[in-house]
Amino acid sequence: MLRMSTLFLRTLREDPADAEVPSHRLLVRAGLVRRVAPGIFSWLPLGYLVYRNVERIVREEMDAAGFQEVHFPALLPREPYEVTGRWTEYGDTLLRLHDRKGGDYLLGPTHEEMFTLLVKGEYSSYKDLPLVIYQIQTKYRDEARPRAGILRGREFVMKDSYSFDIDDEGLQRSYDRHREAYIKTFDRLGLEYVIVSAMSGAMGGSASEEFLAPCESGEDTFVRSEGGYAANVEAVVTVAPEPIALEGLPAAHVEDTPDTPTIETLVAVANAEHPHPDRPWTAADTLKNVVLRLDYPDGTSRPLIIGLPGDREVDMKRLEAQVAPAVPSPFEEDDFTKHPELVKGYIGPQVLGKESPSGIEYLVDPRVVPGTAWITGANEPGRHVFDLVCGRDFTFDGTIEAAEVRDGDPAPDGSGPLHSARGIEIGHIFQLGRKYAEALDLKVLDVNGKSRVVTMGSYGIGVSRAVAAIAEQHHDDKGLIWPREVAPADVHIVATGKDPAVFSTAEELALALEDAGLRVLYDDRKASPGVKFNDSELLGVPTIVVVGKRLVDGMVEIKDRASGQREEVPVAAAVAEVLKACGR
RNA sequence: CGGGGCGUAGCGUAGUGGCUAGCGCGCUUGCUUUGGGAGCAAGAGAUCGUGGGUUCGAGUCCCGCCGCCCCGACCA
Repeated sequence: MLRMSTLFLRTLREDPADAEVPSHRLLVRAGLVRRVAPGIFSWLPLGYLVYRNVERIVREEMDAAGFQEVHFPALLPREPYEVTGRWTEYGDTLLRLHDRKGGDYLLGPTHEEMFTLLVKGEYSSYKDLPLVIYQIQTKYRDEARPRAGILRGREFVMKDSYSFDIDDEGLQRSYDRHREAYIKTFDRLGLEYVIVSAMSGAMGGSASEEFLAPCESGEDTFVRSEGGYAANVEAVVTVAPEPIALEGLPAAHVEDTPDTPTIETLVAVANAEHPHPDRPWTAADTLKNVVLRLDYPDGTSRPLIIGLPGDREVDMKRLEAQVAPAVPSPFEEDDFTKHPELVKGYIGPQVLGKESPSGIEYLVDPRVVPGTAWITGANEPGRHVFDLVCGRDFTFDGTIEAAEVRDGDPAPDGSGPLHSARGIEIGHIFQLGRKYAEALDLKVLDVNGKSRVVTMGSYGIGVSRAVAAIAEQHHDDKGLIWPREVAPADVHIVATGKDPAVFSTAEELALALEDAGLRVLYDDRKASPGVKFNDSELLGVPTIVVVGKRLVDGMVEIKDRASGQREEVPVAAAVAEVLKACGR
């Protein structure tokens, strides 16, 4: 039993000045965590109880799935990370240190290398596969800007598992097993979450999904529809309209449009001087051609032009995900000088494409389909072409998902309009493929005695982050409201008043409930009722029992923290009623 | 790394060059009080982030440094 008279706990009446998001404010106010340095926190007794419950649930579900737990050091040597290139690739985010001999070490941000090497040292046959091993480990990332308290720290606890399979089918099975285990885990944690497909970019195009806990404080933006579609913004697929038959479409015609270097000025001039027969022109009638430079890791670079409806901006994150490993950057004056055929502000697709004289690759938004007619640059200053029809008057080299996704855009699966939302990444499952196995030479012999590179998956759950995510999703203006399984206790007994009978009854009740198998937090302090009630609401134990003034009538009160509902029950029935309230 | 804000007691804060740095919470002691962060009284607790400068005099003005928070960039 936890007695508040001796519990190491100090709640704060006021919000800490440096806390912004609800989980940070409440975890500090309720005395569950304390900051020791930016992005580094200590867990105090009640907080550590919650943390351990989360960790326990994660571990139970991993074990239930048949995965095996190991434990690596957090302090790691440089060499394995040198081999995979991450010693340098990870950059400043990698927390490095030296031992007394000047040797390079790091505090592990993630452990792909160590797992791969461990398996390499032990296994050498396909008969040993599949294998999944995991650990629950403190990880370190020297974040440029830790923020939001526990949500994004420099030290945090992650469950990371790794699967090892001989072939792609095996990898898919290991991936699916993790997906199932994660669903069970997050359900038990009481987290609302969505599973979004994530871009794995240039990492080989393999499957990757993120588990996001929707909440205001989330750092990841995703979109979802009423009908259940959810995806990372980077992964959203644009719904393309049906192509239009080319017959009978008006012929293209070039018009003078002086001083119209922007879409706004163009639309204004078009409406004033070349009005549409039936309706006003809008930005969506124009085809904007955005010029970019792609820089490749090998040092080469080349231009790329993206054609998209004039009412859309290029979303840099989506673009980067599409062109990786190349890095896009704006086209500079110098670049324009090298390409005199590009007339700044008046670029049109007639001169673009790999097959054209310019040879510049031209990719369009999926909304630009054959038969659509556009107002676009005529490749000379002050002139635009109207009714330029895709597939008749110009061609393109391919499509690209680089345009911004807007609220109201249709979901690709037809499940309704998309709305953007924010979420906390609480889990990520990822088919790594053979990248690490190849780099570290993890091979096994197959049935034919041939050496084959193992294929891997990596799967993470932010354990400490999940505590904060739960707090984000389960609180009100009075404090925390823990889901039962992660709560620091099942029942919080509040004794009010100074009547010795109150305290003796409360004590007996606490002992009886503990005997019945409940985890009991008992407020036996000599504090005023207001203090105790407020603390009980701040701490967020799901069931609260008040033993106080109604005891003279032989009654105690049972409150449900989440709903606020309360009922009075006779003392004699209290144990049974509390057990019922706790779902026992 | 860019932009903005802030460093005064454990926490939250006031203090626009002039007396002994003020208040609330929390803490200690005593008495009273006990169904919504109690009352009275008496206390303890601060090198005002740090180094330098200006001044008769600096928490207050100037410069450097350090640290923290927020937005952005970054983020397996």
